[in-house]
Amino acid sequence: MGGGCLASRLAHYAPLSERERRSLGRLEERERRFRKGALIHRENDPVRELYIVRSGWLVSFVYLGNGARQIMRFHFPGDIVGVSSLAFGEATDCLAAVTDVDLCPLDQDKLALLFEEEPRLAALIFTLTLSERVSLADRLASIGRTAARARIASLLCEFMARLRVMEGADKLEFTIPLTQEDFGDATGLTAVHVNRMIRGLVEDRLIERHGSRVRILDERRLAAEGLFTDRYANIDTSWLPAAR
Amino acid sequence: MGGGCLASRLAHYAPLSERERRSLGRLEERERRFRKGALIHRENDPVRELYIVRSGWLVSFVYLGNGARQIMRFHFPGDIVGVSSLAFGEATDCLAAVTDVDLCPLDQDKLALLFEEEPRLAALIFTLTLSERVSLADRLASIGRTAARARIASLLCEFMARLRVMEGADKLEFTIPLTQEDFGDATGLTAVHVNRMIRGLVEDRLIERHGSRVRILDERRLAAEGLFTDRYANIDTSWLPAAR
DNA sequence: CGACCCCTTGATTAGCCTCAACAACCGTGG
DNA sequence: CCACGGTTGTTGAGGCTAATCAAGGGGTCG
Repeated sequence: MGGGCLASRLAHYAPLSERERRSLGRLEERERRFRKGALIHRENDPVRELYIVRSGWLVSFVYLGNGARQIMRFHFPGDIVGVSSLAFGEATDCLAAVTDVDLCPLDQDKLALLFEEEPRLAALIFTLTLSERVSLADRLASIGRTAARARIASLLCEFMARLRVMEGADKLEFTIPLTQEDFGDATGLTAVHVNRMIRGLVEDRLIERHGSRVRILDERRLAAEGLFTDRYANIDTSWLPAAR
Repeated sequence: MGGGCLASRLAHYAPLSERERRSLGRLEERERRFRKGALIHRENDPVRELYIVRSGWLVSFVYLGNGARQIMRFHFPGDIVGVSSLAFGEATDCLAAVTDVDLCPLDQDKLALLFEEEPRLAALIFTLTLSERVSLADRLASIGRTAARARIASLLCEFMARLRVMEGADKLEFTIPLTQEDFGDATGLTAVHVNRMIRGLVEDRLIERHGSRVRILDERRLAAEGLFTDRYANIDTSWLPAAR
């Protein structure tokens, strides 16, 4: 995904003009690499840049005053991370590398420039963060109002739906580089209970698992159990202003 | 709050130019009133407009396949609602009036125009929706990783913090026009358990309650128990592009 | 080889849900 | 003005889901 993985992500949703591609390309000039497990920033760290994910998995999370951890979101290639820090000038959550990752740092100033010079791209990025908010809302509903097994099913479905946007629609098997504790911190469960739920899904032949390799056997049933609605396949770009 | 309650909300965060105020004023020309309990739109309804809340309380929520309801957010005067529908062309949640409300409908096209002509305002609105995403994330952590009593405490703190932005910082007593079932649907609890928790808070003299009138007796302790961090007092606008 | 992390499984506990009944309140119509 | 039904709040008893506690196994890395 060289030469603009943000561009290729955005192009999934709306055709881009040559000029827009060039503008986006300029955002991704630098590149930074982090090792698996690296902590990129902590909550409340001052932050003056965003990152575009080029490769690898990231996770953002908070530690609560009671010592517990809540994972907000996993970030995949093509995602923009650290956006919410814009609103506060400091990180609202911790950001860590789940695997080795390549990131393109992107100054907040450059985003401001994009708002001035490329309103259509700004609106598109705005739309993208809206769809992330919706999926956060879906997770809220999942955690707030569904049982443990459904939460796991739903999380698996989300991974699949999101990875497909960048990697192709026929994907049924993928590597999830997470511990069961990570699953728990994302779904509001303990690692022990996550383990039992996953084994249940395997036993009922909804999924197969070999180490961190997961294959979906019955996608329909998995989505039904997780009460999952796919928010990633399409987003609406018809409202966007015209390209410049 | 006549003549632009969006303008007065935004002015809380950043000074606005005359030109910007006029632009915003044009967004709020019309006004629509809904009765308490009215359903403004359902999930999946096609939606071509946003609303700026002028007065009253709104609630957005989803019904899950298992019959349960999850409340995503309560909306107060100065809020912009229905924004996430932008990303999908249809409503991602149901929107209902908790009290009688006045709304200013706002065509999506007009927002597109704002992106083209007032990049600074667009960026400011963008920032505002980011801060909403952060508070959604806070609620996720609250529901995912804290006990029932903490969730209620945190929700009360959030109401107070948000109402203060528009109504003044010294406010300690306010009317919450919600049923205990609403509290439950927002926090992932049953109405019965909400009742017990609220009574616990009253008994421990953290709050006082007479009908729907609530007074905070020990704000510090309430925030501590709810693991609440105030995201509403300030947002960072230093990254915004210059005014036109 | 040992240390550590992660997964797995069992036994017990506890927090919250469910069910049920009743009281208080509210708006409505007689 | 009161009677009424419906909604909301309150309280108790019992049950179930998921947490906690605990112990062992497998894999990996130094």
